[in-house]
Amino acid sequence: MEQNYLDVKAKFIRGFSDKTRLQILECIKNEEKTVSQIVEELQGNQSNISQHLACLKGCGIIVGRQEGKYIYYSLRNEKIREMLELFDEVLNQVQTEIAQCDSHLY
Amino acid sequence: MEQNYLDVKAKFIRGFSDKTRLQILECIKNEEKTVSQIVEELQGNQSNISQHLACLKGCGIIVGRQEGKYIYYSLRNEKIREMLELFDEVLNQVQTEIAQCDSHLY
DNA sequence: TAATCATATTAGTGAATACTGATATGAAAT
DNA sequence: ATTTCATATCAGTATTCACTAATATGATTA
Repeated sequence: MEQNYLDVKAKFIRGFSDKTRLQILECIKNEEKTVSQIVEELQGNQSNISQHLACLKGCGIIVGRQEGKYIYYSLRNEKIREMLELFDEVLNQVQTEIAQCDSHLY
Repeated sequence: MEQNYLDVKAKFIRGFSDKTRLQILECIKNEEKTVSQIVEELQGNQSNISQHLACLKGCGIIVGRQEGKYIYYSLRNEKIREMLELFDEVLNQVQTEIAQCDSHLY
């Protein structure tokens, strides 16, 4: 396993590891949206959202398509959607396991 | 989508988003290992590795099992292994797409 | 019981990252 | 051509995070 590959992989995954970015991804999960739509839906700061979009784009997680003065962002591909779903699945399973484990303490 | 859930989800994913932690996960992917085995294989600092193990454990990604003075760490379950594999799969696909896209510039 | 070994925790530091407000770019409308 | 609108970028600050060295805990061995 190359040292460098793990750096790239870590950076890629870090794209998903922030609340605001997860909100953005949820927001555009099913349909492309413009920056202003996203800003409004998340009640966020334009600059902040824009920077997170740049991050997600840089990680290869989303793509942007310009149409006039608007830029529409969407998930890069189906695999990304699968990832998002697997996150939920795995997290739920883990939380269930932990909950069961906790209950043994009583 | 609850605000709080996204925080938990982000924290969970952040567990995977560091090179050292990815190295640890690779290291114990196929068999449980003790802390000292991991430290040696990664040529790492004991304190540092220990803190990363605590992080991974706190995220619910790995579990530890004590046997005498040793603690054996392993992936929590099969789903986690699946996640690791999906990361590679998706990242490779993204990189391929980006490479193809770049080639259009010439 | 004392010494040793494996692991965890703490404190301190530096680097990376998220956020905000202000400004810049570039496209569309007037 | 000027103004307006959508988005990006920049500069500064605060927070989070990874790392190291030192110390603590807790189990085993002598």
